[in-house]
Amino acid sequence: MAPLQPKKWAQNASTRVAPRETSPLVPDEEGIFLWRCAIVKRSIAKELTPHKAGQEVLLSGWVRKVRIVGGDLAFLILADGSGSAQIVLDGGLLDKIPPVESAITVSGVAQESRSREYPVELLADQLEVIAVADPLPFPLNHKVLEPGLDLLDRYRPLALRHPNMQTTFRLQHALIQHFEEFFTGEGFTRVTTPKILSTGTEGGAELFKVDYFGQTAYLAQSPQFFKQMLVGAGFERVFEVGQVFRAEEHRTSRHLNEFISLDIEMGFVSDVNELMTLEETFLNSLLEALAPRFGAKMVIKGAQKPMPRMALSDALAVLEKKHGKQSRDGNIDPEGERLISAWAEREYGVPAVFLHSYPTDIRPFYALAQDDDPGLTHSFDLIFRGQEITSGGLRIHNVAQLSQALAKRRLNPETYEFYLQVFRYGMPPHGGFAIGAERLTALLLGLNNIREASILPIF
RNA sequence: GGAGCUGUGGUGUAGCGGUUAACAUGCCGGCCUGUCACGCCGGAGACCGCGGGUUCGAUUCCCGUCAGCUCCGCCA
Repeated sequence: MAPLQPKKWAQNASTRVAPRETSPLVPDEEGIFLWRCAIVKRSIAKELTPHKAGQEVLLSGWVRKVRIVGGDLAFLILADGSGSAQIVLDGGLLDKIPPVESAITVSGVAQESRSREYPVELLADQLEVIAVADPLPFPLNHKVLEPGLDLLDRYRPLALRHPNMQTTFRLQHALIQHFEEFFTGEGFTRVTTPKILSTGTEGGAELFKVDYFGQTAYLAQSPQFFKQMLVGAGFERVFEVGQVFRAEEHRTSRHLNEFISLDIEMGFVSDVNELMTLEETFLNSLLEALAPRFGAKMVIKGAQKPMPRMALSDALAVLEKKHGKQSRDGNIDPEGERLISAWAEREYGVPAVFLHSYPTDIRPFYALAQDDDPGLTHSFDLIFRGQEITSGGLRIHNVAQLSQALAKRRLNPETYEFYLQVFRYGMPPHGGFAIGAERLTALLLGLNNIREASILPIF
């Protein structure tokens, strides 16, 4: 496809129009912005409100549904990026109706409607077919998408036209936007760190190898080291929204090999509770922010009560006492996560629980050990609706201690030299956490498979 | 890396050792002037994933294979 030619674009400048004066700078009651830079003649489905009645309107979009109720009368539901509108067609226009999902432009006069769903409709006097759609591989205008995920993935761009899919990714957008705004408001600076790395980071086995001009490079499995470095670099508080890559062949309903990690890291924090409080505050503000637009679709609505915090060992004790469940390796397994989450909901009325004080040997080397019990760390996971959506904690900031931790795991300090550098120049106590964006999206909406919350799951 | 389950028109499902392989939806044709899961009538569309075996006979039972799904390990 040829790139847009600047010259041509400039030549067409006369056909471009200024933003409409009437367009608000704030979103409407559903949180959707009207498009300020839309071409002047075109309206969007969302704008078809009672004040448009009687006016000439032009809409463009996709034919979502056609209901022919008589030889000379049909209703057409037209969807565009803003929503959908009902178009009334009569006379010869019926013959011009293309297959569903074709792109069309219709114009006519807006009028009040007797429809239960659309207070205002467009009585069409012109219909232009822009692009005809092939027959669909599956029904797209049903309330729920019927095909299995593999087929939906194969036809992802088409499947994404379904309102449920649209909702998922508009919610995900709102979620990420809220993350950015919340932490910006807390004094965090947004950063973007490298994803192509010359050396493995935390472990090594689960990294994707890539060829970097003949050299072996790796895709970042987390921005962990970089965000710590940037905290020490003087930004003090940083966040990142970015993809991370895990080369694990775990094909489950809650794992992706490439996912969006919502990372934060902050300096001058020496109580892990501050991190948990920060996350809890964020999550509750997120639920508040999403409720007006997505409440109807969300499994959890509105802010939650305080989320209980308990040591991992206490959680394991509860599981053993209540469910006779024995931990094999001192860690909680997925079934245990579901059980402890349900337990928290029963006991505290909130489907979330912070588990902290994980043993040192099941956390990364940089996890800060507790003073009174070096076998435990100042770390935590957040279990939300039965799934681990966050991992976080305080990190070792003393360079000698960090070198020791590396040595203990038989990791080569030379490999970590660039990471260690900042620790020699006054590294403050610090910590942070990461939230899996797709997991959170899926859990909020009650989706069965995380792939439903990944917009283009190619693999 | 390990375990289990599934594979039937485009899609979603039913079914059975011998069936014209069923239903819904989608698609095509006809009818219908206020639908909103529109309705009514008619039609096309499946060698039942693939290969082998058992059997008089396999879509059905067995083995293999491929694909998909679910779970475990690991993680967010």
